[in-house]
Amino acid sequence: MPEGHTIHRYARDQTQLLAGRALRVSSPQGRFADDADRVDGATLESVMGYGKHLFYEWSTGEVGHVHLGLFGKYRVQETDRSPEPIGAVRMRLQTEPDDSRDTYVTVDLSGPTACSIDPPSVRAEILARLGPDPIRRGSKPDRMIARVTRSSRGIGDLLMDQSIVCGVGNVYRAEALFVTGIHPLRPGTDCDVAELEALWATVQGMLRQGVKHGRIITVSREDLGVAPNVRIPRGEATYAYKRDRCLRCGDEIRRIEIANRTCYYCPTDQPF
DNA sequence: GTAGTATGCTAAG
DNA sequence: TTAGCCTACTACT
Repeated sequence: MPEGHTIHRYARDQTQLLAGRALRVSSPQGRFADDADRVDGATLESVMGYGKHLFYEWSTGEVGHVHLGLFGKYRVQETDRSPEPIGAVRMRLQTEPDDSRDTYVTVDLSGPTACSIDPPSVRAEILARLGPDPIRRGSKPDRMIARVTRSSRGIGDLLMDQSIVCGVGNVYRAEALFVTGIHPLRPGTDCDVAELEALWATVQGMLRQGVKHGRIITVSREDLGVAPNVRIPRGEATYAYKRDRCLRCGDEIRRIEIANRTCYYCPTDQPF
């Protein structure tokens, strides 16, 4: 699940559900217990997404940091009673019933790579090493383009580098390069500015659509041949990613390992 | 039951 | 460059 769109979606939803309220913070699984104690009962001011990182601002002045890694997931429940944790819940955020609601809102986090309560300086350090996040309002491609055009590394490698542009993962890498018609092994120095501007706009559009839909859909309904009100099936929502054949031209999709992950591309639509 | 897979990243060698 | 880590879900036996 988690590329940048997932993180921003969580930030939006959890701000809506939890911000401005005093929360019970705990760690049913135990590994977050000491940190949880420090903010238990504090008010959550806001939840902010940046790239693949989530930051929780607490009224204590401390900042919660969550990175989902490959496996991290949230489960949100609204229930009459406090629910039993399902699976290995590292962090639980829970409202108390009050005048405006008579139910518990419970947000359970399992499987994250990072989950901690830190001074604000830790967030500053993390943000300092991230490239621009196309989902965020006012973000600009300048820094990304400058880095890419100076690098001999392949664009498929550069796109996964969170210090160059953040929030892009393996699915959006494949899909954005497909839509812009760029071969993933093309060196950054061989990409021109107009192409990279188009790539930025594509990535930005895809990620923002992802936030809106709550899932990755990069294909147009026309290309897929699906009516407007029909749900796009799982495995059908991409042009090249995890496909055997290119949705556009039918050519065989190639798979190569780039930056530790399988990169999918169409040799016909993405010439070197 | 068991194996295999996954949209990530870091630290060790 | 590789191993390791974090967990849930699916497709098989």
